[in-house]
Amino acid sequence: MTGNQSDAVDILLEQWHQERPDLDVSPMAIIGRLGRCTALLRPQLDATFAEFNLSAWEFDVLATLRRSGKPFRLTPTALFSSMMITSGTMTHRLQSLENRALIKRLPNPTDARSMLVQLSASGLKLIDRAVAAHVENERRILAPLKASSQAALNARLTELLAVLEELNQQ
Amino acid sequence: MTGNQSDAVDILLEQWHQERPDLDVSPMAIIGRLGRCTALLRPQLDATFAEFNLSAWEFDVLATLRRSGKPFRLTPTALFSSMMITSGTMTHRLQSLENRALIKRLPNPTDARSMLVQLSASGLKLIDRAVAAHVENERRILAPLKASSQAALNARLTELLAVLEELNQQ
DNA sequence: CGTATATCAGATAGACTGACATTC
DNA sequence: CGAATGTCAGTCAATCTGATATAC
Repeated sequence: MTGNQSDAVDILLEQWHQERPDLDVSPMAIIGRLGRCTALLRPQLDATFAEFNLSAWEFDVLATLRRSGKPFRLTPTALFSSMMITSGTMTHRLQSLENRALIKRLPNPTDARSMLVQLSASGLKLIDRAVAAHVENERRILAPLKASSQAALNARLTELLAVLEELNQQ
Repeated sequence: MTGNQSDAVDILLEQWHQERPDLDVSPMAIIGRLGRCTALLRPQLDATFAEFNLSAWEFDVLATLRRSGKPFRLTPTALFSSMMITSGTMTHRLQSLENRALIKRLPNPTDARSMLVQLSASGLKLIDRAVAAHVENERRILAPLKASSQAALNARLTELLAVLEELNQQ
């Protein structure tokens, strides 16, 4: 019979229950599993990025430009604001991507303080292939879950995300 | 009416749908929300750790020793193996915790190659307080979700975790 | 002898801070 | 003038790698 084994988080909960019976550690189940899922997911996703010589953050920048639509241009401020990093970090990222000729930096005609970051032709080609592989990879990872399980998981994560967005903007 | 707003991931899905109608990007919903939940969760958890002058990895090491039970002792190898980090990284972590007198390093009587890392009295006191605050913090974060939602989320994350554990050990 | 344990020095990748010039 | 934009130099915390000594 499968599906009844305890996982790493069950063991952790049991240990805490033994050691600190005064605490109700049940919230650790959700948050512990969330963290562990993310940790196990990372190398699975990175492997696909690596096939395109991309790291996760490189993929993120290129994908953000790509999904913004033609002409695949955003300001550095728009980019770093949507990614929870500082402007200095974004400058560093853009230098690296520009050195690889995946993006170009253009002057912003409507604001001389500002720049426009744009996907280069090769950057566009690369991210279009990488995104297709990435979403296929995600599909492969989730495939063992039944469609109904996936739908339920997505619905519950949507609820949790709403709670967390609320918490983090207050 | 609340609960029908689209979140950041819905917008991302919609952008991809516009730009790449050839791709079925639905797997991005689950994996995107998972990543975003984890990202928003981090500062919420770190804030509580910081109240005890701990970072997340410091909390992890101390909590792992604590929940292993009396006498709160593990070898460095046991510690780094359970945490997906290298031995050199663990050496560095332990030095830092030893400098703060939160742990001690004892010779291992049954194996002279080995060491035993043990919580100090002050380390034990600290982690016992920090764990209580941490689990309370987790409870606060999840509180807006109904008990039935939490149970469903936990059940689905358990399924996903099993899939990911399977993938990562093959 | 070959393997396991822990440590160390050095390198690395990624991020942040604070100062700055420029422009609005 | 005060605020916003992007860049830069310098720093930092955390990690890994590879070499090493010791003991199994």
